[in-house]
Order: sequence, then structure tokens, then C-alpha cells
Amino acid sequence: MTVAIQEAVPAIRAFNRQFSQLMGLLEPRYMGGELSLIEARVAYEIRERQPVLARDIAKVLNLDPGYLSRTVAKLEKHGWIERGRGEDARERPLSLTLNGEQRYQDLDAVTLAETKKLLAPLGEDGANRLTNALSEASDLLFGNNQFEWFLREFRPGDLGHFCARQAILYREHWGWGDKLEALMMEICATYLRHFKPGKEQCWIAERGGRMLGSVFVASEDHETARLRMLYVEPEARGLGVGSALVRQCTEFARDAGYKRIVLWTHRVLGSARKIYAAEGYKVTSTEVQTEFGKEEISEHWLLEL
Amino acid sequence: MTVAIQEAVPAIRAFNRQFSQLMGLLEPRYMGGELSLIEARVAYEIRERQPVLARDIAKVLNLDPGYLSRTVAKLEKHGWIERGRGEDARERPLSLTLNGEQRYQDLDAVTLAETKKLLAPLGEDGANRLTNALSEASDLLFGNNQFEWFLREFRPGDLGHFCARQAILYREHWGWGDKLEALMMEICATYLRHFKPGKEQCWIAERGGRMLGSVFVASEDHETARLRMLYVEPEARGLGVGSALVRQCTEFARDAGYKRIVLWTHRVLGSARKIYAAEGYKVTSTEVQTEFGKEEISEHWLLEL
DNA sequence: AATTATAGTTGACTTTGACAACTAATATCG
DNA sequence: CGATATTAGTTGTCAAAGTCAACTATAATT
Repeated sequence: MTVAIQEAVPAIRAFNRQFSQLMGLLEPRYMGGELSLIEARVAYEIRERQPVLARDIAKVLNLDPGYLSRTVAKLEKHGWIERGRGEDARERPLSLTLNGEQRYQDLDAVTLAETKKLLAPLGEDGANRLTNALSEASDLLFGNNQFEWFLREFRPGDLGHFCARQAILYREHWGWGDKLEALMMEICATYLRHFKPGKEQCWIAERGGRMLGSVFVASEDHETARLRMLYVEPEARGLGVGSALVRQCTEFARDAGYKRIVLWTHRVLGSARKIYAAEGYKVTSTEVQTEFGKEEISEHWLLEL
Repeated sequence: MTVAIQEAVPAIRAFNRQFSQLMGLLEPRYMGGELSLIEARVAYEIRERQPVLARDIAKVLNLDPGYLSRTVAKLEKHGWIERGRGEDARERPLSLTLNGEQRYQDLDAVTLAETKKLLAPLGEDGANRLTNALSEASDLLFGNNQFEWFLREFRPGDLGHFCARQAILYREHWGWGDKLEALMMEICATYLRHFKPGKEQCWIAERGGRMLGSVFVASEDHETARLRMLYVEPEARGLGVGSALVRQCTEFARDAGYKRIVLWTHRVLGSARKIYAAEGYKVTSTEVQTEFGKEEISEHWLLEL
């Protein structure tokens, strides 16, 4: 058993305790006492899955079939749901009535508003961080990555985060020193300072608020674009993030009217090299340099647009 | 209502649903049916807070006093807890008996083992990320953090993260533009590039793996140190983080043999100004500048060492 | 001294939830 | 094909969980 798991156990337990207390405040009683918590949950599941069989609801909510039967009967009596007829005459597929849908919306609006009120003090940044944290935890605990990754243009804070990740990853994997971090910050600073909209751009690959990778195009001269600082998080390898980023750069450079796009990379970065090659880039020259603390073979690549 | 909060609401609701289902599997029945969930929770709270009054337990667990009274009676009958006598004769301070402590440990060992089994597939890295994600969410939702904050010297990646946070926070709060981000990255890059060990240093205030604030001392000339880029996360205000960072700088500058330490800040940053004043710094001059997109009054401060 | 408030208890009650026996329909297998 | 098993859902019964109001004993307030 690793140390990290030893530490995660109290964290999750403490979180559970506080979180369920907080959520308890949020779902005290639905529809002014008309529905119990369980009834509301059943209604929710029916709505999500309709038409659905009671057996499936019982399974997902872990309810006794008898208890569920009565709950369903009550919901039906209230006019929220209706029980249809299936192919199999034993089955009574459940679905929300129009009235039920309306009532559900009302119910939902209340908890929605309360949740918003709860989150309001967090502000823009806090809400973002919360979403990220929950998405990360959800990822790890339930293993469902509900979010797809996508590319977007960069925003304030992205470049800093990017430098941080690069500094950590490169040091971990390749043992490069402080100078790399300084160099990257210089590049980013200069880039931001002299940013030329339409001729330059930076893209972030993101999933659930988490940066999976990034790249940027800088203007070398009127005819030449430079692709810089491609990186992909280890956890995102194999998703096609790197290719998508490089292709985005190529297309952008072409649309922006450049005649060629160049880049500088290192022989040791094998997976990046494969991507460049696959996108049609060619090595134009090679050199040995020692700037980052140990000897590395670096390469210049080029693609005519 | 910001967009970020609009997005956080479904995230927290979805998380709640899945999380409570997962935790439900984890706490089905304590001690082989000897104790109910509520009884176990009450026992937990008593253990955490002993000696504690029933009223406080009722408040924190949101229980009916009558119900709690019976629950407590049952725990006492089982020999888990005992009811003492307070100064105030109405009060019956509760505490675990030795036997109760032993039984609690047993009980705890079971759920602990189950939780570990649940987390085992995550591995070292996953467990770390989960701990961080939960600690972050816990911070944001409940505003408390089980970890203490402390200062440390900076590490690779810190400066990038620092720039990112500053860019986001300053934009959100003061509406300053891209130029600030560029300026900060330039400062950090130059700082790293020309870092003078013993004459310069950067400190990070950290809690539970999360950066709460930061500051750094740069060498202006042989006799003058410069305090730069003090920042404290909004969530960490009022903990004394800012003062500790400033004091750290002052002491470092004194020990490093500087004759004075100076800094540059803005009139609008009220809480920072208070800290500088409290640490003995004085305003030496004032100017209006517009570099960050709107007009700001900036100030030069100085402390003779 | 009278009034009000607090800590906790008890009795009466409702709701929640669990379990097993049940009906009715479908599936399976010799 | 018919006996048997299985499945979807219902109903009866009961215990546990939870609520509410009335209650005692003590302390605080006016």
C-alpha cells in the first residue's frame, strides 16, 4: 500500500462527512413536503431514463423492490408519472407525465437556485476551481470521464500554468535544470508582450477544466511561422491531442498567409518527432547543445505551406 | 451570475449523486449490525469532540434532540459512551468509554480497509491527485482545511503557477489586462535567469499542496533588496500569510546584509498596504501609471534595515 | 420573586425501509 | 409439450428511523 493512498483515505472520509452534511442542507424536502427525498430521487431517475422499468430503478438506487413499488404507486397517484405497458406483460415501463415534467422543473428550479446561492461566494475563479476539482475527483473515483477533450485559444493564466507543467515534467523526465524554466518564461513573456492577433495564437487542449496539452505559433518573419512548446500531459498520451495541436498550428499558419512553418525540438522527444513527421514536417538541420545542463541533440524542422 | 457558477452547479449535483451512491456502499452497517449509521455517526462526533454536549451533536448532525437522546441512551447502554456531570447541572457532557474507544477502533478498521480497497486501483499518482482534488473542493465548499499552512522556498514550476494565479486574480478583481501577465512573466524569467543564491529568494505559502501565497526578494543593488509580487489567495486572507511572507523577506534581506528593502505597489491593494505598514515599511513616493489598462496610483515603499 | 430560557427526557406518533410471501407472466429444459 | 424455474412487480407485516410536543430540572434574566 503506497503512502499516497494512506493519505487519501482520511481525505476522502473527511470530505464525505462534510460534503454529505452540506448536501443534506440542500435537499431537505422537495416540493414543500409533497415528496420525500427518495420519491424525488425516483422521479429524477425516471425522468433521466424514461421509459424505464422499476427493476432498473431499484438497481441503480439500491432500493427494495417492494418499497419502490409503493413509492412508484404514490408518484402515480400524485399524477407525476404513468405506468405503461411493455411487450412483456409483466413490465410496467415508467415515464413522467406532462404534469410531472412541469412539477419536476419547478422542484429543480428550487434546488438549482439554492445551489447557486451556495456557490455564489466562490466567484468566477473559485467556481472554476471547484468544477475542476470535482471533475478530477469524479474522474478518479467513478472512472467516468464525462468530458471530451477539445482545443481552445489561450486565456489569462494559461501560459503560467503551461510553464509550470513544462518545468515539472521536463525536470522529472529528462533532468533538465532551472535554465529551461527561465527560457520558457522568457518565451511566454515575449510572446504575450508582442502578441500579434491573427498572425499568432496559442491553443490549449483541455478536458474537464484540466490542461492536457498546449502549443503555440509565433511569427518568425513575414513568411515564416514558428511552432513552439508543444506539450502533452502524460495522462493524455494516445488521445491524438498532440496531432490535433500540431495540425491546428499548421492550418492556422496556412490561413494566416505564412509560406512555411518551422520548429525546434530535441532528438530525445520521440513521440513529438513522430507527430511532426506524420504531419509532413521534415528535419532541416541538427545541432548539439548543452543549454539545459546536459548534452542534447536538437533538430530544426520545417513544413512548406 | 457568472458563467463559471452556471457550470459549477451541474458539476456539483452530478458529483453529489455519484459520490453519495459510492459512499453508501461504504457505510452499509457498522459493527455487524450492532450500530446503525446514525449511532455510528454520533459515536464519531462524540469521539472527535469529547467531552461534548448533546446539544452540540444535535446541531452538527442536524438531529432531533429527542431522537438524539435515545441514540445516546442506547450508546450508553452498550457501554460505548458515558455521560458525565458538568458545572451546569443540566448538562451531561458525553465522552467515549475505554471500551467504546476500542470498539470504535475496530469499527474504523473495517471501513478503513474498505476505503483502501476502493482507492487501491488509483495507484500512487491517482491517489495524490484525488487527495489534492478533494482538499481543493473541501477548501472551496467548506472553507476549512485540515492542513496547516507553512512557508517554503520555491521549487521548479512554482513561478509559472504563481504567474497564472496572479493573472487570473488580478484580472478578476481589478480588471487589469494582458500586459500585467507579460510583465510578471518577464520578472519571473529574469529572476530565475539571474538568481543569486543567498542574496535572493522566493517563498511559497502552501497548505495541503496548494499555493496560498507567495513573495520574492530580488537584489536591486548591493545595499538594496526589492520585495516583489506579494500575493495571497483570497481564500487564505486573514490567516497571517501575507504578514509571514513580508516578515520572511525583511528578515532574509537583513540577514543577507542589505541596508534597506524597497517595494512597489498600488493604492487599491489595501490589505497589502496594511501589512507593509504593520511591518514598518513607509511610503517614499507616489505616481500615476496606466500600464495595466486603466489609471492606477502606485506607491514606492521602503524599510531601513 | 417571577419569568424566560436551556439541556435533556419521555410518550405518542408517522415515515421509512426491509423481508418474505404472493400473483402473473415469461423462459427454460427434459 | 408440460413441468419447473425465473422474472416483474405487488402486498402484508414488522422493525427501525425519525418527528413533534409535552415534560422535568436547572440556570439566566428582569
